Amino acid sequence: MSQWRLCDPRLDAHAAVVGPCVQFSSTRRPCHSRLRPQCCIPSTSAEAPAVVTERASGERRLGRGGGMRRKGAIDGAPAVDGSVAEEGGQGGGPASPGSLGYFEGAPSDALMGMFSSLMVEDRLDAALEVLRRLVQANRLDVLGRVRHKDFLRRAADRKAVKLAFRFLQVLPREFVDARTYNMLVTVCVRASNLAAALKAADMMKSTGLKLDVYLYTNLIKACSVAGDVNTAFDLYAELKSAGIRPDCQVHSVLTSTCAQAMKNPQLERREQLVLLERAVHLLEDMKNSNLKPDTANWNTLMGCAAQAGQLPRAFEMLQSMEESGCIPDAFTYSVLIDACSKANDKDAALKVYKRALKEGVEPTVVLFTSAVQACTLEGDVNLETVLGIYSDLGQHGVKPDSHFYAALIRAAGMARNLDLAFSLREDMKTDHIEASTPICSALIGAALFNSKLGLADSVYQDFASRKIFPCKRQFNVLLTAHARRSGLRKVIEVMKDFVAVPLEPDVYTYTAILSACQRVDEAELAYEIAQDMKRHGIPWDEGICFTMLRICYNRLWAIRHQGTNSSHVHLHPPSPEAWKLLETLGIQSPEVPKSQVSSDSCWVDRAVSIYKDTLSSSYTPTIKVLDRLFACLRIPRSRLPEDALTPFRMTAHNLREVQQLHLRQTSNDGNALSGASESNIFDPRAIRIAKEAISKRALPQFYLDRVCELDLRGMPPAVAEVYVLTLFESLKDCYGAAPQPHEHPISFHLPPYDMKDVFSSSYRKVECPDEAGADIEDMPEAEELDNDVSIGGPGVECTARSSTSLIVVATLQRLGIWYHSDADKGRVWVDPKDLTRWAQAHHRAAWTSSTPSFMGDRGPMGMSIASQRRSIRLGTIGQ
DNA sequence: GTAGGGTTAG
Repeated sequence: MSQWRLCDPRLDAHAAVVGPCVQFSSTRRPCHSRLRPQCCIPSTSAEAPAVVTERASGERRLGRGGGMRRKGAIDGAPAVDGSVAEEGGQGGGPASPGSLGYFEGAPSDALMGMFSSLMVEDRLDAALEVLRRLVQANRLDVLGRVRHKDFLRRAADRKAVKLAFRFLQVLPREFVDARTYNMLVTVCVRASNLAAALKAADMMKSTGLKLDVYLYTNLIKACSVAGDVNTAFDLYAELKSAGIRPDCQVHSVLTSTCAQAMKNPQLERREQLVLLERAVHLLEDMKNSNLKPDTANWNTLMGCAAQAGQLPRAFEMLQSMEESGCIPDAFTYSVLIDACSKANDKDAALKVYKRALKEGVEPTVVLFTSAVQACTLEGDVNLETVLGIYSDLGQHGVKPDSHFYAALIRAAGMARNLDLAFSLREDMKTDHIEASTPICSALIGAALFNSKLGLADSVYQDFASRKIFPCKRQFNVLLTAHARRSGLRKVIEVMKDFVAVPLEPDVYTYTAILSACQRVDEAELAYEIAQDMKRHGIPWDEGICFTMLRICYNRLWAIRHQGTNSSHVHLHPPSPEAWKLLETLGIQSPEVPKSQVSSDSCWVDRAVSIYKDTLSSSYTPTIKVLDRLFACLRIPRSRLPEDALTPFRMTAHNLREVQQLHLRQTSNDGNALSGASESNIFDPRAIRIAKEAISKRALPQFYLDRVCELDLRGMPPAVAEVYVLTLFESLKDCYGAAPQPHEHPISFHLPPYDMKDVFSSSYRKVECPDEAGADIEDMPEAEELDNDVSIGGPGVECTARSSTSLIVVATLQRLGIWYHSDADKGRVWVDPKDLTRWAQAHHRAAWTSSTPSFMGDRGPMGMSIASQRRSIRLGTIGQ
């Protein structure tokens, strides 16, 4: 028995190494006793560098009270520094507990106790130092007894990859085997660090140890966490080629990797289905190697079907599973409930839940959580059902957790019962569930769902004061709400916390920020931030593209409507808030603005490049985006000769002006002329973009070699206009290539309209700035456009519905095309003979003169404008 | 007293 063991041996051992700590529980008191001078070893900086390293590596202590312990650790740094050991060894007395002599002479139990105490204290740095000492002192007897699991589990909890690696490096090789390496890989998995996991495997190989099925399982798990399905399958192949027999567990991890990878929102549908098939194939693989899939195998496979949105397939798998004699468990039912939820089938989800209870599976809290989540699928949440599940949970003796409460709070919020949502906090207290990120997110979500931004903000402040923040998604929702209603200042305030958490802004974060910029007309700032997204490798999606196009459009509108003919607008200097936002986002030395002048063509070019950059990330444009883009590309009325806009009055003189305008606008575009047309009041790039959109199926395909019926009812006016222009441009090209009579009519299906309005300047009404208060969600969807949604500014009686029709008719008139119409039915059509005449006239004009004669005072058929107009009217009346 | 790896979650 050691001479200094005067009281609790564990306490003594602890104190001997770490010195007095500031934090002690009632049973563990600091040992300052003068009777035990060996306890009061001098503080050295032995651990301090380790602390710094650990912090620098980004590994954070996650355990409760970690901060306090850390403080204690610094105050009472262990005396395991070499120099101290030398001093302690001098004087001939008993070796000091910090000295090498002590490590050489102390009983094995005492040294083990010292190590164990440090484990209890979660002081991994100090424990590593002790290990180093043990190695120096050649205490193989103690080293052979060190529990690797104790250290590495704690390292995993703290995601402390570097510490875990150091642990393996310190331990003599003879004490390290595959199991230790496997636990090292577990630490990497917990830290989501695939590279480190693979490095651990390499390290293991280099020491001559062979990877086994456990290690491969864990490595594949690391791939799963990292979403790297290809490396996972490579490892699986490597395992088989190494002659290792795979088992059920490695298969379930691999299957789960497929399911995890399917969650990647960037993944195309086709790729998702390929992953599902790969997972199904694994089941075959198992059968071929005489492995009987177990419940976990089936569960993960069903998870894949669920992720792929194949609910019937998931149920088929359940049937196969049961037929094979596998008994479904709580996992099975949770997966199926989630599968139903993904398929938006609440009733099916609740049926599965009831079945799970009836079958009497050992319930888990996740089962009940999934059931509550299923209840929130539809807008009208049935609180009775939700509370029934809450009561089921209690009756089954399952302890709720924070995810379960978060689901309840969300459900109550969606049922518009905020009192219930917030009163659940009391239940949480009873269940000793601490405030956490899911709870914070759920409360903020519930408040925002009920349009209570003030309440959401106060919840946010309350949690933030305790250093608890919502999850990224909820952060984004809150930012979006602030962007809409609170302005840039609040967005900046929240973003400061966001980056401090730290969280990486994603595309939704940027969408909210840009939308805030749009509202306060910070176009240059928005453009700078959007460029920063690119630098961060975040591709522009629909939302970003739409918001940026609105910003471009509004800037163009401002430039074009400032009352002069200038195509430039003078900018105000960037606001202090703008600088603050850039600083928060870490955008360094922004070039905002490069000049104090912003030009029309600059914003048109930006609109086009934003659209093109978005397209490059395999994005199919939507009508909404095309609408904003074409609005940017429309040459402003104020910049066109007045006559050019009036049907039948476009003169050769005006025409030239329009063409010159095109040239000016697209002087930096080599193909400027190819798209320019006398009939085009759009930037020539509009037609090329429309053609590309048609080839991408974003706009309907048209045919010139058969009857062509086009339904334009869902198109906003600008899109319809460009679309019609594109159609006739193609017709012209087609005829030019092989002059032949057209045999088939072209007909348009449009919203009903009033003939009276056709000759008023209808399209002027679509030229108005995007409202500051409008947002992407506020924009009418294509199908909604049928419902007379007002798109004009205040006092403008203009509906999307009729303006689309009017603009199509006006475009035909401007082109000089003879059409027939039935306004009440929304039908407009052009006969084949008129198509041929129009194309012939164009063809002739193109050959004879650069100034087409038919656009003069006489119509394409040599008919006077007045008589042509009459014919059109007659055609209408005749229906 | 070196003792490993699996499936769910807004």
